[in-house]
Amino acid sequence: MANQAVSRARSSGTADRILDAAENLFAEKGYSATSLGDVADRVGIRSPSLYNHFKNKEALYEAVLERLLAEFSAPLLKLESGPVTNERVLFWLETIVRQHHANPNLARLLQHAALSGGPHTNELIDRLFRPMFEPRVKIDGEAISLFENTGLQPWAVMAFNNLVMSYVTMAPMYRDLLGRDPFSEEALEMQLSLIKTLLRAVFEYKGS
Amino acid sequence: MANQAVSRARSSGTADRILDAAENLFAEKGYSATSLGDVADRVGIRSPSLYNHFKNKEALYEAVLERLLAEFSAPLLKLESGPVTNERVLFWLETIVRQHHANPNLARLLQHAALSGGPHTNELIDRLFRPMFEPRVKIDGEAISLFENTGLQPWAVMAFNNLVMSYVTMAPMYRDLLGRDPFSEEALEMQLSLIKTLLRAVFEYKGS
DNA sequence: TTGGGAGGCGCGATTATTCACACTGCCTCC
DNA sequence: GGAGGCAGTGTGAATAATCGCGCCTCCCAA
Repeated sequence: MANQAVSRARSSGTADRILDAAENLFAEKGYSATSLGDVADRVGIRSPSLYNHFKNKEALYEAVLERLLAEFSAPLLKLESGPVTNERVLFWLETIVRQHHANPNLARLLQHAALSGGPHTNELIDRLFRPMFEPRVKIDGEAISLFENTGLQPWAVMAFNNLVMSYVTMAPMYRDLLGRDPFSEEALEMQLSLIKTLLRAVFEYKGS
Repeated sequence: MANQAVSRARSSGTADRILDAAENLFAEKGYSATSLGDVADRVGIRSPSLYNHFKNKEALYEAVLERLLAEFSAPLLKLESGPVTNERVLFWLETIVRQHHANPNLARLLQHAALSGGPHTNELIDRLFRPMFEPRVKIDGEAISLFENTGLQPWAVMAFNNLVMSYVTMAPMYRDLLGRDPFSEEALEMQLSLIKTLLRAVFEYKGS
């Protein structure tokens, strides 16, 4: 599977280069199947040198997660900062789709975690998804959960997250079958168009 | 992640018990992270004894795939045996959803393959999905691809496969968040209802 | 009696991790 | 300004655990 590797232009410090390599490898192979030797090879150093920057394999994994979580938490915070209208949910969804296209590694890591577990899986899930389902205190003091007043059921929220993330985790598989690159610009627009159509269908779906 | 393990009532021969254990482990951890020691432990034998039944790890993996492919190929063959109308596609989709609920292992294995590769990945993809996209020769000799005359674009076919399979691969993650068992009977009905609604939306979507 | 299927033993490779050591740049003190 | 210390970063070697897998032995049922 030729999964695209994300190449960041971040600061060129060794620690960051290790994080980049580890992120791509963890996302591709999962936690336990990723060897520190592989990570070190990609950085161009020997594996004991990794220990100058991270306490151990698990700490490296944590650091990778932390960086990704920070990157991907922004859009939801932005959505939460205002009224949750249909249009703003639509905009939020589009932002997320673009974000996962730009860096598929969070989706891949999360999929590995959902399948096999691994360190800090529960924490990862909580920090990513709890805010979407948890009742929050609004300005008027009334506790509501996000999306509730758009008519979206938690089921649908889940389904759309799956749709967005599985595009990233499964699409490479369809490369040959579809005859085009799932990470191309046209493919992105196609997916956005399809997802928006579906979302509008769900806005009118009152469940069960 | 407490992924449900499929327990089959198949013939109680050692080879079958090995296949059952291996299927669950490969589905959970993926090919390389699954150790033959784990498989043997579940069967209740020592790992060298596995070699009395399978040539090596890869052959065991092949056998697991083969059994799953046989199990999951049936519905599509049935759909192909008649005219591809909207109603029959709907029925086919429902069958597939129920099938993945009953045994989530194929979806999980496929997801691992899509993420990390592994032996025979291309063959696996081909045998599962090629029939859906490949032009076939119909009775009147005209070459059409399945679904073409329902207005479904390959994109949508892909999206729905993702939706069905990612429910199985990701749902365990939502167990706490949703507050109910994603593999319960009610959850299955809920997912079917949502998916059918979406499919009807797609039937009217002509894509851009 | 025979042979399929189980276990014991162990080789060679890989893994995460530790350790002793070398080099580099920088600060400080004589 | 040179000497010395020190923190940071790299290396190769070594260790203990685990892995896939081959070899050989033993047992039990047909």
